[in-house]
Amino acid sequence: MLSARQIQILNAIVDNYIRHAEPIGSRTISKREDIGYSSATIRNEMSDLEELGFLEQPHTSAGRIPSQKGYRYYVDHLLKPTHLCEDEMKYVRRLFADKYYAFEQITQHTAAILSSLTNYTSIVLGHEEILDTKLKHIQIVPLSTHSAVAIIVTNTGKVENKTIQVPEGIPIDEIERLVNFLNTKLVGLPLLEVRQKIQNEISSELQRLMENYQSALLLLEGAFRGTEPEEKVVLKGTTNIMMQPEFRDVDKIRNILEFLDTNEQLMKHFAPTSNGVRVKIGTENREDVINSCSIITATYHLDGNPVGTVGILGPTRMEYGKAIGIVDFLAKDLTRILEKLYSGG
Amino acid sequence: MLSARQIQILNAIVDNYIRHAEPIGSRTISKREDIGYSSATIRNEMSDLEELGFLEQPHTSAGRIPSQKGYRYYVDHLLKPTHLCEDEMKYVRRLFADKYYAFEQITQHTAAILSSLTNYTSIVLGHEEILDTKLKHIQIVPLSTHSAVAIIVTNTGKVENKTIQVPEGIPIDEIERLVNFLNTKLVGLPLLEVRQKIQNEISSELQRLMENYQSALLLLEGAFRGTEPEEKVVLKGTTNIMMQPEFRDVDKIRNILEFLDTNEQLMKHFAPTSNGVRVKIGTENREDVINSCSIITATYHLDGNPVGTVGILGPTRMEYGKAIGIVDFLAKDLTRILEKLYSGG
DNA sequence: TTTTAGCACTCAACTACTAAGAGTGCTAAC
DNA sequence: GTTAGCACTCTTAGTAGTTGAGTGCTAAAA
Repeated sequence: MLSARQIQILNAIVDNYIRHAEPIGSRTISKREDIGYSSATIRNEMSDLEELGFLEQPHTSAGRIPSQKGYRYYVDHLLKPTHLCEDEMKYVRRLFADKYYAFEQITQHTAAILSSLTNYTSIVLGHEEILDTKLKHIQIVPLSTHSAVAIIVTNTGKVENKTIQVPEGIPIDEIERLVNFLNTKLVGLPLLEVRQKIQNEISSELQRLMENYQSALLLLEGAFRGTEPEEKVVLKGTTNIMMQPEFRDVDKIRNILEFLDTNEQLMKHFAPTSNGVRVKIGTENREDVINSCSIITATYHLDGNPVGTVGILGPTRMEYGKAIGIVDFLAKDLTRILEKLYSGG
Repeated sequence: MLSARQIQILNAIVDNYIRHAEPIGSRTISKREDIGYSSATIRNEMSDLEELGFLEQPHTSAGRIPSQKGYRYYVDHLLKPTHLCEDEMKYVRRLFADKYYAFEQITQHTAAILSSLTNYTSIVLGHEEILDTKLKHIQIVPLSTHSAVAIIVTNTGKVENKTIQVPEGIPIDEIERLVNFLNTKLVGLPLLEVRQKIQNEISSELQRLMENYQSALLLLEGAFRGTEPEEKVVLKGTTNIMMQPEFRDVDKIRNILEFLDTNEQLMKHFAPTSNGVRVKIGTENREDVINSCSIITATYHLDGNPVGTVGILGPTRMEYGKAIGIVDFLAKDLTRILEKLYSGG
């Protein structure tokens, strides 16, 4: 539907605006060596492109800037994703080489890399899909007569710990017996199942095993409460947004940072859904505070199942080509690392 | 050295400026009902106070604002620390009542309370003084043939965990034996000593106990590396600073937020030193980025020993009275809670 | 039919100037 | 010692005028 020339011009405008953050006039475009038309011709095409909704004008005597639809077209049809250069690849690989990290450290590192390579705010979600997380070990360590730490280790290397209150009438050696019993019964099961078993089977078996099984059950409930699949959010480079000329406004920045602080909000935008890289531009994010931002996400996997999301948040005027390349690469690399560390483990 | 009237005027100016963030003129002061002098008299006194270095003038035809020396005098001599009102006390107490939290959660909560009560940025340092942290339990859980999770629990309820690489040639049941051996030998000792013992005694005993004790030692070193007393920094309300009229500048804000992101920097300013509340105003902080900020800190304790610091960072134009009251209260309350939970434990 | 040169028009951004207002410092009178 | 009065300073807000980038339209050229 767009003519070849229109596409060429749209591409030039988006490119230019992404680089310089300023409206582009017809003369600027006509002067580019890859375009052999006069400013008047460009002007006509620009007028058409605006009518079609791909461009907009801040005011009459200004140049044009891409509209959201313009960015969308650019991302869908014109973009050539940039691959990481040698140095960048090395930089990423070096950070993960030779070392065995816990899941959380990996996400931390990934977020740091992502924001330093892109200069946008990076977000990594450790969405530990409970179906694939199996109990590896459980431990209850008494601290004093009335408090203890419950520790739950999963096959993904995640360690959950919780300080819990010890109900009256459970002596310390009873706890040890309880823990041994649990480890023989529950290790290897998915966490979801573990919680169910405690409610049913374990409950009755416990009755035979221990005197005050009521209290013991209370203890266990405390230990597992709040271990429901909690998604850890890692944010890095939040100050990067302030470098963008379109965010030189304190209130805009405050709104965005406050938005980033409320994890629940972020979840929605970063839920792992489909494969590949997703790009959400402006109001596609359905959130007023970030309607002049774009979000690029990709899902990473373990044993073929989605585990979490990596992504970046930047202005709609984003270097999409480079950003998509980097997010894609990191999601894949993260999958590779997880497979290596935890697959089948 | 300052006359009663000068003190009265200085007090009025600092008070006023803290409230309204605008230079105060002689007429404004003379109109206050507690001051019975004409603007001309005030003017003379203000001129003297400026000469003495307590006030400064943004420009000739503006009013006066307190200088750093002025704030210092105000804090040292004029201030009446505000006590928390009933509602605030209840708010704090309710959050900590009836629940047993792990050390980290407590610091998180404290920071949240601090920033919401003061509307400044709050910082809580979990300075776990190693001398008082004793090993409560150690556990190594194998994840796969070549990776494992090492878990160290201390008497303060802190759980450190680390994913480590398992050297070649250590079968799983050997690890179990190793852990049991360590628990009998090391539990109850201060962490510092634990690390020394592994280097010396344990090393030789291990030699008798296990075949490839070399590898086992490697494993242990991996587990304890990086468990050196690491101070966790909890920050809340970082966006509060943007509400202050003197920080409506994106670059200033970026600098401050970047400063807050580098934990190492913060440590210096929050090292627990003396007792009581400390107030550092402007350049007293010896750090360019925050030379228009003040920091108020107080140290909290366990068994009489300093454990960490709570504090806030705000503009030099800070509500010192209220802020000092709140920081003081929270440091004391935190001490109270820690004693209750972990003392002697 | 497509492209381009030319021209009138628009509008933000910058500059220069003015007026208003808040506040000071000094002097002289109380 | 205190205060009224006044000239002076300096910021802020507002108003014109100017500039320049950019457009839209028309008519001529290709």
